[in-house]
Formats: sequence, C-alpha cells, structure tokens
Amino acid sequence: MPPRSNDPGRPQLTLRDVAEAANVSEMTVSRVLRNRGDVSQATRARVLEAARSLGYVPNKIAGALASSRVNLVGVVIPSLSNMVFPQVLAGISDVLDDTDLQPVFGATHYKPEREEEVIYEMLSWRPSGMIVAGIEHSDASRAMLANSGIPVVEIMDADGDPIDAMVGISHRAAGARMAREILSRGYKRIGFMGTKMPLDFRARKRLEGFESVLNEAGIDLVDRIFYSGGSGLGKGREMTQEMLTRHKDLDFLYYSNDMIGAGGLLYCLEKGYRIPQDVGLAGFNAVEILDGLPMRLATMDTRRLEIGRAAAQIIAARVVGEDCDQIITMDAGFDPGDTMRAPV
Amino acid sequence: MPPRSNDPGRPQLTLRDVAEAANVSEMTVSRVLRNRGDVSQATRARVLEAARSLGYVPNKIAGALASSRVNLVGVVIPSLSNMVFPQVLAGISDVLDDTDLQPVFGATHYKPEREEEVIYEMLSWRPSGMIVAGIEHSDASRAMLANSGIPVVEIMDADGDPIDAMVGISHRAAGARMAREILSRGYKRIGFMGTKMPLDFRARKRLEGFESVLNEAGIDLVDRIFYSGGSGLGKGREMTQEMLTRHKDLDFLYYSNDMIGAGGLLYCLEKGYRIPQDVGLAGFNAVEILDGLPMRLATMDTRRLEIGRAAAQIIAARVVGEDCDQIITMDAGFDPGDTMRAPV
DNA sequence: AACAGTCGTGTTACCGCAACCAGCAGGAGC
DNA sequence: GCTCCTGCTGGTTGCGGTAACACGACTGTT
Repeated sequence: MPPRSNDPGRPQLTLRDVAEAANVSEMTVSRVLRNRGDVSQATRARVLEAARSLGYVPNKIAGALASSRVNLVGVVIPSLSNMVFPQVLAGISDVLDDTDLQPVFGATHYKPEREEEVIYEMLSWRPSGMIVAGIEHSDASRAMLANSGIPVVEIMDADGDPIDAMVGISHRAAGARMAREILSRGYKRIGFMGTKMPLDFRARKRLEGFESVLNEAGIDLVDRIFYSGGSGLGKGREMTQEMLTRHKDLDFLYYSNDMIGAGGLLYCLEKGYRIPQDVGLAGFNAVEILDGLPMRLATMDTRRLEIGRAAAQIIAARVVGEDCDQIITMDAGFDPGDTMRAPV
Repeated sequence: MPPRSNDPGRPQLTLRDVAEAANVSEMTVSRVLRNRGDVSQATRARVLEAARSLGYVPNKIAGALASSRVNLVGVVIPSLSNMVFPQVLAGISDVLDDTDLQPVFGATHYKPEREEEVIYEMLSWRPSGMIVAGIEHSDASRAMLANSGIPVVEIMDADGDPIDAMVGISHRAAGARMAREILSRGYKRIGFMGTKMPLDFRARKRLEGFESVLNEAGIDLVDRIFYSGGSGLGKGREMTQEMLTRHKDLDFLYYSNDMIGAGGLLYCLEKGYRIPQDVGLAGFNAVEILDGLPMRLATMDTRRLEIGRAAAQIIAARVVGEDCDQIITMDAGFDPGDTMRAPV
C-alpha cells in the first residue's frame, strides 16, 4: 500500500524525536543540524547519526516562523515556454546556488491580475527578496512589493522608474538601434511582424523605438502583422507569406523575435529571395539554439543570462546588508548576422 | 530611500494589527480571510476593509505551521532549458490552477546528488505532494520520498517500479517502435546521434529499445556520435556532417531529439541529399516550435502536456483523499513526417 | 417558561523550531 | 583560594497563525 496524504500512520518526525534518540536536548539537535554554535564532536556525531537513521527532514516552516528568516527568493516571470525566460532563470540560479538562497518561480502568462495573485502568494511566504520581470505592474502589485520590506529587483527592462532596484536593457533603445542599423544599410520598405502586444510591454517599447527612428527619417512601416499564441517557425512562415503577398516590394522584414524570424528566413530562402540583397531580415533575442540555420539571422542579444545574474547578485548582497548598485542598464548587443547587407 | 531587507522600519503586519483596526478578535480576521466559518456580513466587510487599507498579506508560514496544511506541490525536473520540461510544467500548472495547490519547481541538472538536495529542500517545506521526473533516483532520494507520507508521482518514464504513483511513456518501447518503423521502410544502414547519456536514463532506454529491435533483425548501428551541452540546430549540423563524412553509405539518421534532428535535416537539405529516398531522418519529442521546417521531421510525441496534467490530477485527487489510478502508461505517438519513405 | 438549535464571536492551547539566557564544568590567571 | 572566562548544554519563551471549544444572544418549539 502506497503512502497516502491523509494517512496519519507515520506522525511527522520532529526535533524532539531526534533529540530523544540521541539523548540530547532539542536545542542541541537544532544547533547540530544548522551548524551553528558550539557542539562537541562527540555529540555532533551522535546527533547526525540519529537524524540520519530516523530519516529526519527538518521542518523549515517551523524554523522560518521561529527565526523569521526564509531563504526563498520569489521570481515572477511571464512564461516558461518563451525560451528567453529559462535563460534568465539560469542566470539567477547560477548565482543563488552559491548562497543559501533558493529561487521560487511563478508565471503570470502576461496577465496583470495573474501577476498580482502570484506576487501576493509569494509574499505570503515572506521571501528574502523578489525578482520581477518587467516594470509595468498594477498599482496593487507595486504597493505590495513596495511595502514588503524586502529587496525587489525588476528585470529585463530599463525604460521606467523601478520600485526598488532594476536590471535590464532599454527596449526602446534596442528598437531604435535596430532601426538605425537597417536604415544605414539602405533598406527602406520595411514590414513588421510580431506578437499582439496589448500586454507585452517590452515588445511594444521596441516597436515604438523602432518606429520613432523610422519616422525621424521620414519613413513609415509599410505594414505590420500581429499574431497571438506561441512563437514557432510555422508562425513566422505564415506571416511572412502573408506579408510578402500583400507587398511585393518590401526590402526588409523585422520580426519581434528570433523564432518567427527564423521561420520567415526559411520561407524566404525556399522562395528564392536573395538575402540580404533583395530582402533583409532581423529578429530579436539571440536565441542560441537557432545557431545552425542556413544563414545567421540578424538579431539583438538581450543579455538574459547576465540580467539574471545581476539581479540575483543584488538580492544576495542586500540580504546580507551589503550596498550595491540599484540600477543597472545593459546594452543590447547588435549582431548583423548574414541577413543584412553591409552599411552603405 | 528604497526599503532594505534588514530595515526594521516597518514591523511586519500581523492578524493582530488587522484585528485591532477592525475591532474584532484575531480569530475573526482569520476566518474572514480564509472564508471559513460564519462571520456576519457587517464584520466581514469591516475586516476586509481593514486588511485592504493596511495592505495586510497573510503569513502562510504561520498558517501552515498551525494547520499543518501546505498548498505547495514540489516539482523536480532535470532542466528548464530543455524545452520538453516547460511543457510538462504547463500541464501541471493547467490542472493545479483549478485547485488551491501551487507548484514549486526545482532543477537537478541531471545530477543525482543535486536531485537529492532539491528533494530534501522541498520536503523540508512539507508540501502536499511531489512530482519527480524519472524513475531512477538515489537510495536516499527514494527513501525520503517514500517516508514523506505525501503523494509522490514519478513522471515521464514507465520502465521501472515507482515509489508510489507513476505517469509516463515507456522509452524503451518508444525506441523499439521507431526502430521497427525505420526497418519496415527498408532503411538498413543507420547512424545514431544523441546526448552523452551517463545520466539521461530515458535517452539511454530509448537507444536500448532501438538497438534491441535492430539486433533482432540482425542489424547493427553503423555508428553513433554523442555530444554534451545544450541541444541546438548547430549541434545537429556538426554531428551530421561528421557522421556523413565517416560513412558515405548511411541511409538513415536517428537523433535523440528533434532539435539536433532539425539541424541535421537542414544540413542534408543543403547538401542536396534526397530525403527521404536517399536518407531518412527521425528525431524524438515532437517539439512544436519546429513545425515550419522545410520538411516535417519524423518524430515521436512524448505526450508531455498530458503527462503533466495526469500527474497533477493524481496529486490533486490524493490530497483530498480520493482514489485514482496510480500507474498510467501512455503510448508515445509516432509521426513519420516527411523524412521517412512509405513502408515497403 | 424551559429547552435546544442556530449564529457570530472570543478564548485557549498548541504547531515545530530558534533566540535568548541560564547553568555547569574545567582551566587559566592572580 | 577565588574570580573569570570559555566550551558546551539545556530550559523557557514566543514567532503568527489555526483548531477546537466555549460562550452569549437570539431564534423557534413544545
């Protein structure tokens, strides 16, 4: 018979059980298991042996309540299936693995009300810090974070005022940079494809930055197509076909991410477009699993790993009371790949 | 001045504060915030208003300790950057979102000792259930899980004996199935490319199942190449080049996942191989973001979303004391795509 | 009028652990 | 001899909630 959740069979082991088995007080057991305070080698060994043989697992809930210290760091991101966020998480884990802090993830699916719930839920566990993607939050979310009394790092964006600390790139600047690079290479008739972005603020900022540069140069986007749902090569393909059907005379395709950009690239290659002469393409995010396409797609590196690391470092420093930079703005790296011709 | 973690400035709000503000006892506040027990509309409104205006966030640590109920479900997976795991998580979240359970993720990076740590850490928060990828664990891990007294679901594999419950596909059978499909299509000279798998038990089982069928048919793998590190198109490309350089006469390339398979496919197309006549290819996992390649890669669907859902459902049912299936074996779906010729 | 049955609220006793302080032995210092 | 420190150990208290019960004030019943 497998164990059942509500099987009272095995009453939970506590410090007391270990203490009795080792013939010492609970306090001594507690000290041994936390490596805190002086305990003689002999008792230490006895206690460890007792704990091991009983299979004791400390109860962090009780510990946290008693010490009002919790080694968790809440990490709130829009989605796990987006490919860019796992990399941020990797950066965070990298750094926190060297501390006794532990990340806990929550996904918002780009919905502010979901974000509010996730933040509320996480704060109710009284974590040592919070890392939150983006800088746009509901008033309630901002208030909760601001009142929490713990370090809060907003990441992946730098266009706005943080609640506390902030690490990211300027998406507006990234969009503008890409626009300048495109224009400097003599492309003029540009189509945009990207997610429907009522709530993807960063994608929107990129497009705003992009268009503002175009406009300064007296150019308008020829057309734009938005999609919803997950990104995949197929989406990029469909949209590109649609775009090129609508407008035969485009000379540049700008995608809001590399995945759909790659789909577009494959489509264009199949249809025999000469890239980058006839048509240039660019994506966003420098997704490395796509290295290996027939051509290297022009893109921008959003420094996801570094952002994660920096955010975690801020939390780690603040938890031990150190001072550190509160606002870190990184530059998104531009990579022309093979899909943009040389600057004129 | 931003709030600091060790800034004693704002003492944590407690039920008592809300109780005083609303002029009721702590119990009443507790009841209101949990929607439990009878409270008059008038007091309920007063309490809610007080809690809202103070910005009170309940302390789940204290609550959990007092009630010995924790709404967390630990989810232990090898990696977040593998593309298949986020989909499992999506399935889990789907189901748990309809309950008051909440998933907490931990990554093991395919290391047993790391898995042990993650499990220990999670159990120390006394979750309501655990979902663990794979069925191979260290003795200590198995013991901890078995003794935890909570529902434990091992997922993504079905070749072995579970600690408690199990949901997955048989990777041995999946490998065997693919081998039969390949042989039935008249391919004979087969090369394998995949991850170095000292610890990726599922990949190993697939290869074992694959080879055992080949051997029954009196065929051996012509060659195999293993890689380490992340999967990407580039890896598939390099390995395929290497493989086809070593052996000019291969007629089938079997990859341990779709990502490297896609890289191989792009390489073969560029080099002018006629697919599927001259060379067939197959991957594994049915990664949907790859829909949109020039050809649809033959693959097997590992039912990741369903596995996640089923696992979560088992936990959810067991937490409320319901009975349910403990062992669910799913069939991996075979999809010949465009890269295998018709059966002879 | 006496009774039981609601309803809404407060009181008490923990939950399992760590902070804090107390105690006790033995050696050093004078 | 005495104090004083240091090394080790144990008791008491309380963290912020919740379960379980107690209780007073109303109902409705007979």
